[in-house]
Amino acid sequence: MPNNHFKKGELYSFVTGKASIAIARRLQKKFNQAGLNITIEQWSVLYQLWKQDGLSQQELCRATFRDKPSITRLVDNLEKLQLVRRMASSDDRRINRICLTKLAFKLQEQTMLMAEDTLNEALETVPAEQIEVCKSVLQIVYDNLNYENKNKPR
Amino acid sequence: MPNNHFKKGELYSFVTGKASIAIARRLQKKFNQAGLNITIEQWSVLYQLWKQDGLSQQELCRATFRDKPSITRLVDNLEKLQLVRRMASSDDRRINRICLTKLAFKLQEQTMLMAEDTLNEALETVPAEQIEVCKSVLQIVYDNLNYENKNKPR
DNA sequence: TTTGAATAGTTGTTTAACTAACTATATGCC
DNA sequence: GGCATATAGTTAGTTAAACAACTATTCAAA
Repeated sequence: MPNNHFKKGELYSFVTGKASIAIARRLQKKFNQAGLNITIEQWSVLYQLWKQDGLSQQELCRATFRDKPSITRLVDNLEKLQLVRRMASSDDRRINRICLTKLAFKLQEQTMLMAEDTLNEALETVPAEQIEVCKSVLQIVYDNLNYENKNKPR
Repeated sequence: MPNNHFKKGELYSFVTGKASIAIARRLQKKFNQAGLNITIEQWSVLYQLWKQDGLSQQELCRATFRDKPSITRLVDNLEKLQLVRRMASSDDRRINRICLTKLAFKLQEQTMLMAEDTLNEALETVPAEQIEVCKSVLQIVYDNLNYENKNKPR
């Protein structure tokens, strides 16, 4: 049963996600100022590959909450920038393993610091326990709405 | 002074705003299923005009956190759909007042119900006080990062 | 072994975001 | 009045997201 505690006037900022837009824009600005020629979306793919190199495109879909065409184009653009390479898998020839280049590994430390700075700026003055509450609420929202899409991450 | 309580592994979901993406996708799906031929972005502009009709494009920029070109195109597309009309202001001929059509007023009740349903689905099982904390944290994040842009909403 | 379904990935099309460069109108100062 | 500056909006170009339709490979069952 819905818990109807939401008022119309408050809908907007939740739907638009203005806070995450602000974070993304600030981080993008830091990239630009540092002369880094990558987008936030490209960075979000690299971020997953830094955690684990050689993911398939399908695995990148799940990890980044994007659909297959989006990942195809992002990998296209990352390949153009010489940051990743598609390596055909020998076990299963349908699969491309996406592998980081040396250039991409060099980006990791620099951009991670920028991302951490951005989050620290965003969360200055916010008590740690409130951040925990916020994180768990956002996770629940995501889980509540995405359950049906789990196996076809569109 | 930054309060360094953020760990690398947690960066991603904040930056991407996956929760608001999930909300937007669910709401878009409801629009599609109801045969409504509008996008979430278009709806977010209509939402502001339902609150106050006749806003200028500049005011829509501030209200929806978008830049001027984005609003130009959204208004273009809303005009094509016969949902708004640009009315040249007589006081200041630089300004377009964006006015809702009868068709747009008809959409209001239906889509607002869908938006409320979506939020209720998203926030089922979340206690009201946690929602309040989350809202305030997201507002602080936005304010922390957008202060410098207040007068040029890019 | 062949057929049909599922999976991995690509392509085409529309809508939108961001930047930069642009036009037109208004305002303020000399 | 004339000129610089600010403001409102548009246009052009690149990147990305969502959806539908497509190809190629794998796998399972008759």
